[in-house]
Amino acid sequence: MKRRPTIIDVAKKAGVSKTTVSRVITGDGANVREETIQRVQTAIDELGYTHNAVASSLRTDRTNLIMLSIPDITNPFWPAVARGVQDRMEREGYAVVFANSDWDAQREKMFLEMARRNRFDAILINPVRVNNDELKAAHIHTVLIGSHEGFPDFDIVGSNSYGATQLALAHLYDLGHRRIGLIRGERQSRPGHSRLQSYEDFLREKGLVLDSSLIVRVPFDEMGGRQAMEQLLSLAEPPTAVLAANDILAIGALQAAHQAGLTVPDQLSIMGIDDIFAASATTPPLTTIAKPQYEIGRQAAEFLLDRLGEQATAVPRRHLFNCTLQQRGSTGPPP
Amino acid sequence: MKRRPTIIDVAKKAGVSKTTVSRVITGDGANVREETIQRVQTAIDELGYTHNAVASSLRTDRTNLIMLSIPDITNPFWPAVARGVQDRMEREGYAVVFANSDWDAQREKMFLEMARRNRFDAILINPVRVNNDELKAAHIHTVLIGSHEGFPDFDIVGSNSYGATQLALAHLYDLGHRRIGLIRGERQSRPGHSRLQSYEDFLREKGLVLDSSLIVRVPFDEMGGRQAMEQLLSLAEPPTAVLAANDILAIGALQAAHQAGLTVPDQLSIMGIDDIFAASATTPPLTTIAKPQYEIGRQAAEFLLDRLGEQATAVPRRHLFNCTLQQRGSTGPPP
DNA sequence: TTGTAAGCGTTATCAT
DNA sequence: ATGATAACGCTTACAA
Repeated sequence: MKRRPTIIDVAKKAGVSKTTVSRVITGDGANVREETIQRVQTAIDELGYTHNAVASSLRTDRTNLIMLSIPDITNPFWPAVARGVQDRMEREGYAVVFANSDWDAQREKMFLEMARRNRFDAILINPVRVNNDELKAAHIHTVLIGSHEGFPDFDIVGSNSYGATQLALAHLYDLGHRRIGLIRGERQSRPGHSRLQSYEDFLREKGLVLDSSLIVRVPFDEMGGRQAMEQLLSLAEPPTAVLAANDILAIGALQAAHQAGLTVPDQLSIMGIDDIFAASATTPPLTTIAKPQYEIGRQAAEFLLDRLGEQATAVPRRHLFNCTLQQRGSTGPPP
Repeated sequence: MKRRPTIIDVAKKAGVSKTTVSRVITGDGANVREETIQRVQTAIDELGYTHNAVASSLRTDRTNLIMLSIPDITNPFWPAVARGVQDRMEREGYAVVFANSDWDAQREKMFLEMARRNRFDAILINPVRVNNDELKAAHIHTVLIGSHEGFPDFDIVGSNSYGATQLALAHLYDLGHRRIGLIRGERQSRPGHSRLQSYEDFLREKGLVLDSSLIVRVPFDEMGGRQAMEQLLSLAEPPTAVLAANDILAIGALQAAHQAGLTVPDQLSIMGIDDIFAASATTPPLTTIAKPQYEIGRQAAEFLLDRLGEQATAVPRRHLFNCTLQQRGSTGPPP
């Protein structure tokens, strides 16, 4: 019989009521004599008592648990965002755990269900397949990160994907490129769309022809980037520059270009979007569009804290960070 | 007043007792008439009832939550392991969440504390700083992944780091290399040690001189790998081959070699350990020592399930997978 | 400043 | 096959 000690055991040992013990534990020490606090504290130590957060949650209806749901934990973009989230939330006493759906819609749903049943206080999510109504039906505080189309009912923090794409294309255009390839990710449907839209708008505005063979859609990983590049290079008339929807894809594309014996940027320019850490570490270092990852995370946490506090019913807000050109070595004039 | 419906509400609506509702919910339908199940089910649907896992956990002392605690979520090695863990644990009804400590000892501790207070059923951990006694004091089912020194009280799943290093060095030695550099990670103290030990033993056995300037210790990321390589190349007499403690470091080293204008493997051989996905995607593709990542995860889950079941008190076991040489394009004879 | 007692929403025990 | 009732360990009015 080695039951875990409870506040009752502590109370007995300290010769007080469990109410007092509870007061000490919750840091509600305002109304407890200093000496009593000490007595309780030593009782806690001697018994090796651990606060049972489950019981506490049942009573308070708060768990202080936040879920960060993302599709691809291997993309360094997310850990960078997570740091911003964690630094802010942990300061307020929340713990942030990751749920990695691995681009699997069913797993995403499962995690959502889990967060709801276990009464997580909130979730931050970059959605794979889940939509506005499903999130609403979950009845859990939610802030979206990244995606910003089709979610009218939620706070959203992200970056201006449309603007980022314009920025990238303008850079390549200014260098003299007129035949620009686009590598899109297969999964992340929403921002992908806004990038495609931006691409088409840009070409139209500049009076360039829209050649659909220059647009390739591949899985959202390095391998996808390689495949896409190979496909583009096999074209009768390959592009002189390629914009990838994120840095991971761009790095894959860069590798494929190397393997094909091309010199970057002399024979081919390649750009990414995100400015993940690895972008500065490729050869040549990758020109990309920088997104303020840490800041995105911090702002998302800020929105969440509002929801968890007074502003629970405020109208949905959105904060889209502007992106900036990070010019490095992978872009130059066309050959 | 929009309280969440409870089983009591469901019971009322269905005209049964809450006990019966509970029976239906827990799938303990054995002793409930089919027709009753239906009535309860429709009541649940109509009310939009959600099971309160917190209340359930308080009663049953089980949460069905597992924590996977790792130091560096950006290393693709871990997501691969996680897949093995998840596939197995989810089948048994457990949900697995990630805790990313970012190499931060304090954060690791915080997550551990969280798992304990919230009565997570178990944790799988690749420890950063936490030691055997601290884990034991947490009184929570624990299986270690990766590290296997100094944890006598726990089940451990990992790979034979010592053997992996021997395998790698033998490969380089057989190719003719006699001056072999070693890039170690700064943080992960334990396996790093066994690699160093293995390195020293190998040199001794082969009668090679141990030149400490050939051993470099750097942060466990691509940037670290680059720095290490630069340092090794700046030596008066640089190595003809370099073994990195993992693929991330090796990839960084490869990039630095490229940047220095060296051709791999003609002028310099580079090897990694792990065989993460990206290893096959570099130029040239990386020769490395393959660890069965998914299998490691699966075996860890297997151990855990034993602990959660009958075998709770079994003597600590360890399963070290053997590693295999994955010969690709980054190694060749010395110039 | 401290204590009493009533929940929080389940599940487990024991009847029926 | 179903129900009444007592926990589970904590927080929080309300009382003293």
